[in-house]
Amino acid sequence: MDIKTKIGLRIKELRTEKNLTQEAVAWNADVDRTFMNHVENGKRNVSVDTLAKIICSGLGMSFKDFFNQDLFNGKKKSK
Amino acid sequence: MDIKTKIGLRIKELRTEKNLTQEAVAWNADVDRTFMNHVENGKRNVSVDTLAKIICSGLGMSFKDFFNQDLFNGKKKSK
DNA sequence: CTGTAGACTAAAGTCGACC
DNA sequence: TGGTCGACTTTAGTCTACA
Repeated sequence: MDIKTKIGLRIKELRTEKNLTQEAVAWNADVDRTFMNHVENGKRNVSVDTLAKIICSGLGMSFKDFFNQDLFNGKKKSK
Repeated sequence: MDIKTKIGLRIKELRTEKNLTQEAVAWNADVDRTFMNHVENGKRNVSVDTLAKIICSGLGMSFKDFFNQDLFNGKKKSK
């Protein structure tokens, strides 16, 4: 699976968990709403700078916690 | 500290640890040598796609392990 | 509220050269 | 080997608009 897709899934997971809209996260992260949408669907190759804004400012968490999930563990999938 | 700087430091740390040159990592990651240099010095806002190539193909490790370090733990650490 | 699309401009990423 | 400097092509990221 593509890294962009994984990041998108992770963002959506965390976002819905916090009951936030794409617009809200985009606003907090100070990025465009349409771009936020593209990133969440793995359609855009976001830069680390923008990703940091989305993760830290938008979702309120650290890079370490964001990537500390099985999704980013290497290759194989669950099990 | 800037996220780009942190990533650069982490890359240099892992690279020297494995006794690899910037050229070697750039070659394995299939990115330009000059760009590799810029990223390591936190001078360029690398995209996740390229960063994935550098981390996975270039350094041979996972995103999870790359970011699983105190540097990316959120707030400051001095002290 | 989400997903796409077109048009735009800032910057990512490549390449060759030099110190 | 590592760092910088143009010059160049591609794309990230913004904005308006519509389903």
